[in-house]
Order: sequence, then structure tokens, then C-alpha cells
Amino acid sequence: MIKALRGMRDILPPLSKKYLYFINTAQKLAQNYGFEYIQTPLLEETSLFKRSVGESSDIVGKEMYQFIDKGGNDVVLRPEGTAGVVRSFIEHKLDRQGKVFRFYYFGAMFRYERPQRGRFRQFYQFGVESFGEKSVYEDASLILLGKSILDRFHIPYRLKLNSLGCPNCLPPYKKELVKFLSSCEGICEDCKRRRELNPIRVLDCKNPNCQEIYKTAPKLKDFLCPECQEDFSKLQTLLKKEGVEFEIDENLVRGLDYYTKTAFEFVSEQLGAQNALIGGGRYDNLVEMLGGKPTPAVGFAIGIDRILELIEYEEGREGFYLGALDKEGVEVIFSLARKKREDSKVFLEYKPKSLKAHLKSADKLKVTTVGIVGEEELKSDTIWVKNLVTKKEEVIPLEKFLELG
RNA sequence: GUGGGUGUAGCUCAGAUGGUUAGAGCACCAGAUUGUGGCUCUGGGGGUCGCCGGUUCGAGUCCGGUCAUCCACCCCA
Repeated sequence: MIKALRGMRDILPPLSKKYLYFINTAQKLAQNYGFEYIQTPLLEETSLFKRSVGESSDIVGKEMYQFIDKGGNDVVLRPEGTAGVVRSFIEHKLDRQGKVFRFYYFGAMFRYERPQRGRFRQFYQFGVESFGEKSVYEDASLILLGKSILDRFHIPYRLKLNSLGCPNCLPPYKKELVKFLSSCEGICEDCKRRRELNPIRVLDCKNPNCQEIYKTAPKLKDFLCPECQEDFSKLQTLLKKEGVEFEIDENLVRGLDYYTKTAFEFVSEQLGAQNALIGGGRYDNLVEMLGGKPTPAVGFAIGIDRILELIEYEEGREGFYLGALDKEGVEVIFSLARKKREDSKVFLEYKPKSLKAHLKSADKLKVTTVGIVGEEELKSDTIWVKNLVTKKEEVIPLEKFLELG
């Protein structure tokens, strides 16, 4: 038997219904916030991610589905959504229009990782990206959108917030941190690696021993420049005013190189180790890094696979079941179904069965109304109808059946 | 890439110390007097015991390998 590749999964009912339910809801809310749909290719030139996400990240370093295509191009299946949207934004010269653009997208992302709970090699994200708006009100709006999506599905979360500084204040901090780290003894092997590759990543190390050591490390918040500081505190004020609960997490260091200033993450206690539901932040330098006009930007991405685990979705009774007691009756309900299906969901049973068997199937199919044509009804162009919820039953003319709601 | 757990029916799982036609519950299908669902009862279909090899008179059970899957590390949504 041929099976799906490792880390690739099929999304079939009832999960697929939940998937659509989520997309529809998230989409609607994003539109309410002024975002418009954008679709970009799943396949991009490898260098796009090397330049945006950064070679120091594991995503680019070892998790990319990368290959040379038949034309000799070095390509990858996108490991994340932002880079492609930014590329598109620049390619279509939207950076020169001096306007604000807001996009949302959803679809598959690919990372060659070892699968575990909440983590797949092909996974789905719903993301939003806002370009050209430098105001911290936009950061706040995005967080409110994220919150509103989670709230809509009654998902409990914790919101973690941090500021990563800007090109003015982050580098001096990094220098100071590296100096501190080189004086540290006994940090774990991973941290030693991070020290060389991407020093601020040591901050969210899970090793308790390391965390103990880093208690005396220099703090990024002490290095924030006045502008970063002011924006960060304004953001907190705005969120408080809107009744959003959050916690400052100085160790929240997002993994992608392009983040600046605001970084946030919605996490869930109900997932496994992979507990990030939404991750996002500001990336004011990315457009320029990829060759566009300097354009402030902020965005986030939702892990759809993870959020689906937390969404309760129960389908109520809906639609009609049509059956017949004998072959002649099947001809009648076949035509009847065609007409009824113009406006309603109809399950049609092709096989003549006993009334009892029909009712049993109809009940299992969770329809609200059953219509059966038997010997009597066949003679009089009528149909026997029973509502499975109210238990009310009646015999009505076939035309009347089409008017049922 | 590293560590640990698990692979028996569509699903959840039983099958001490190797021994005959491999079981249960749920689900599915059909019946329980004639045209009335959910409950109950009866019957039925469905398994190369992940795969390959080894030990043995005999392997679902023991050994080796392999693959898959889950959980965690790493990393991230």
C-alpha cells in the first residue's frame, strides 16, 4: 500500500470541515480589519529565504525542501509565508506607491523536520502582512485581530509580548550579550552553538541550568532606544485599554532574522511541546533587505494544524433524506432530489429498503427531514415526510415537498 | 539529526511463561410477524498479527534487521 510521505497528512472529513470553518471565519475577520487575499507560489527561489529568514536559522540551515529543478534553478517549497508575500509586494512595485497594503493568505508550508504533535512537514498557516504602516497602532490592530480569531473559537491562550529593538539598538545589545556569554562557564552545547550563530537565541533556551546563568545577563530592554521604548510602552497601553491580557516575555526571541521591534506569540496550554498558535511581529527592514524601498511592515502567522486541535465543531442536523420502498419509487425521488438540490442538501438512497431501514440510515446521516415514497404515495404523486427532530409526519404532494425549508 | 514508547479487524485494545480454526467492545450490514429512527437482542461480513530474516517440531508471542507512527529534544506556526 502506498502511504503518504512522513510528516504529510491527508485532511479528510470531519477534520476538513473544521479546516474550512476555520478558514472562512479567519478570512472574514481579516477582511474586517482591511486585509485582502493574496496568493503566492508554493515554490520560490532558494535565495529568497536565505536573504529573508536568514542563514543562521534552522529553517534555512537544515529544514528546507530544496532541490534543483529541470531548468537548473535552485528552488524550495516555501518554509514560511512572509518572504513570498514580500517578494511579491516588491516585484509588483507596490513599495513605490506610498500606500498601505494589507494582505492575508493561507496555505501549505514545508519544513523537513522530525514530525511530532502539532508539527508536520507539510503544514498550514493563515497569515496576515501589513505594509507601509509604521504606527504602533497597526501592531496593536494585528494583535487584536489575532485575539479576535482565537476568541471566536473560544480558544484559551496566553499572549506573550516583547520588543526586539531596531537596527540602532539591537546590535549594541548583541555585542554586550556575546561579551557576557564568552565569560560564561557551563552553558549547554546548544547554547554554545547559538552563541556563535545567533546569540539572542540563547535567551529562550529550555535548559534550567542555562536559564539560571542568564539571570544575570544583560537585558535587551535596557538597551532599547527611545523610539523603540516609546512604541513598546504605547503598544502595552493600547492593549490594556482594549482589555487584552498579556505578559512581557523578555526571552521571547522569534526565530526569523527579519523581526524588529514588536514580537508576539499566542501560546496554548492545551497543546504539546509545540504550543505556539500565532507568532508574529514587526519587520521594518525586510522589504529593503530584499531590494525594495524601505517599508515598515508587520505581520503574523497562525498554525492552522494546531488551532484545529482546539476548535470544537459540531454539526447539527441538516437537510433531507430521500428514499423509496420499491424500484418505481426510486425513479420519483431521483427527479425530486434533482429539483430539491437547487436549494437544499439532499441525501439520496438509490436502493429500495424498508421504511425502518430508511429511517435508521437517515438518522445516522443527521438529516432533519426524511421523505419516503412507497406504494401508496406512488399512486397519488405524494410523499411521506417525517421531521426527525419534531417527529411530526405527513403525506404531501410532491410539489409541496420542494417548498419545505 | 538525537532519545524513548508503540505497531493484532475500519476504530480502541485483549491475547503470562511459544502450542491447534487469533478474540472483545465500538462501527458496519441484515433480522426480531406485515410502512416508523435513536435503546435492547440475535446473526453476519471483515485480519498475509507492519515488513524481511533467524531460532524452533511449532512464532502474534523469542532474537536481529527494517519501515511506519507517537512523544520529547532541537527548531518553530
